Amino acid sequence: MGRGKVELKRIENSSSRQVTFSKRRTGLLKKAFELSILCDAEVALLIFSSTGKSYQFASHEMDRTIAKYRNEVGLPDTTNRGCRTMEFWRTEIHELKRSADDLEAQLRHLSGEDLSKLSMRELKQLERQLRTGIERVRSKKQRALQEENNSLEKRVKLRELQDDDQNVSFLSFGGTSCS
Amino acid sequence: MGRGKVELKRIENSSSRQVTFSKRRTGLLKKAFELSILCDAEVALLIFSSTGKSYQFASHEMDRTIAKYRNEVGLPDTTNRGCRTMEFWRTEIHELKRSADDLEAQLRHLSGEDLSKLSMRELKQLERQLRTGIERVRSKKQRALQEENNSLEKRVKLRELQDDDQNVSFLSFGGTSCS
DNA sequence: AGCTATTAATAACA
DNA sequence: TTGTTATTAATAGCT
Repeated sequence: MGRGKVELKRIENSSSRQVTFSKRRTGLLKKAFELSILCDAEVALLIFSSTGKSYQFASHEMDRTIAKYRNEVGLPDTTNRGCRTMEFWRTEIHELKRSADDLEAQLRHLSGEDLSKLSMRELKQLERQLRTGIERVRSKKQRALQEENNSLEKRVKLRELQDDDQNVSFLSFGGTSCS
Repeated sequence: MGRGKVELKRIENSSSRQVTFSKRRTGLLKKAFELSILCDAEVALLIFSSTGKSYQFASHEMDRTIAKYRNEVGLPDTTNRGCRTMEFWRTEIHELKRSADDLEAQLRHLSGEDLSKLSMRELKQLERQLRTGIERVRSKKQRALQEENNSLEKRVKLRELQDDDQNVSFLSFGGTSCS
């Protein structure tokens, strides 16, 4: 329901994905609420964005609904696997966060944000990078357009040939039937 | 969305309520699924009909999602207490890695690399983004240059004033000293 | 954040 | 319950 159909797969563009998440999350929560009211059902809904933010709806006490679920499914077994040291995880996470922060800063710079701390040299470098990027994107667009054109042209020519054939058969058929 | 609007209140007619429950439940589960796929979100949905029948959807391990919820809300998890922290960290790391990958992909795209899998729409969006970025960088450069100019100008004027002063003192000093 | 063109969901009915 | 269709609701793509 929108300007076009949507394939059921992860939306690659990050900002589109976020916008869609926001809109659909709202819709889903609303529908969960409506179901609980209209049909007198007990509904619990937990949503975590890919960035970890949490949203939820519960028509009744969340814990009660979860408890009901556990009761339905049966309690999960506690299979203890080898746990690494806490220090290992802590380090791992710290490093990941640091590199993520770095990447985010780069992204912001490329989007023209947070430029205040950059030197003139860095600004010039950034502009060069952006120019290169935009040139590549434009050339890619151009090529894609060209390809699309070519395949369209082929299809049109094919269609013309088919039409010619049909005309021929139609004429000969008409000639014999309308005697 | 049907032959008429519907008031948001419990449907009194039992069989209508049943039918509506069945249809809307299906719809809700579908949308929960779609949200999880399209937006790479973690979604858990528990539904109990008024007669007690249970339905559910979980994009990930249901218990993990519930554990995440409990962690958010600040309540201790009642299920396998020992392994939860490790599971929590594992999730955390997985998410961080994924978001780092995502950021790297975005960076490559902004640099005009790895464009082959992008649709025309995505290319256009990318170009817009780059244009915005480059405009901002340029305007920042402009401003920086301007500021530099201004401060330079000030310094020059100050220097001129000082020179005048010095000239005056020099003259008067010279007048007395070079006798 | 809004705005439409479109698609998707679904209320009423069979 | 399942299917059909007239309508309403949700939302995709843009700006």
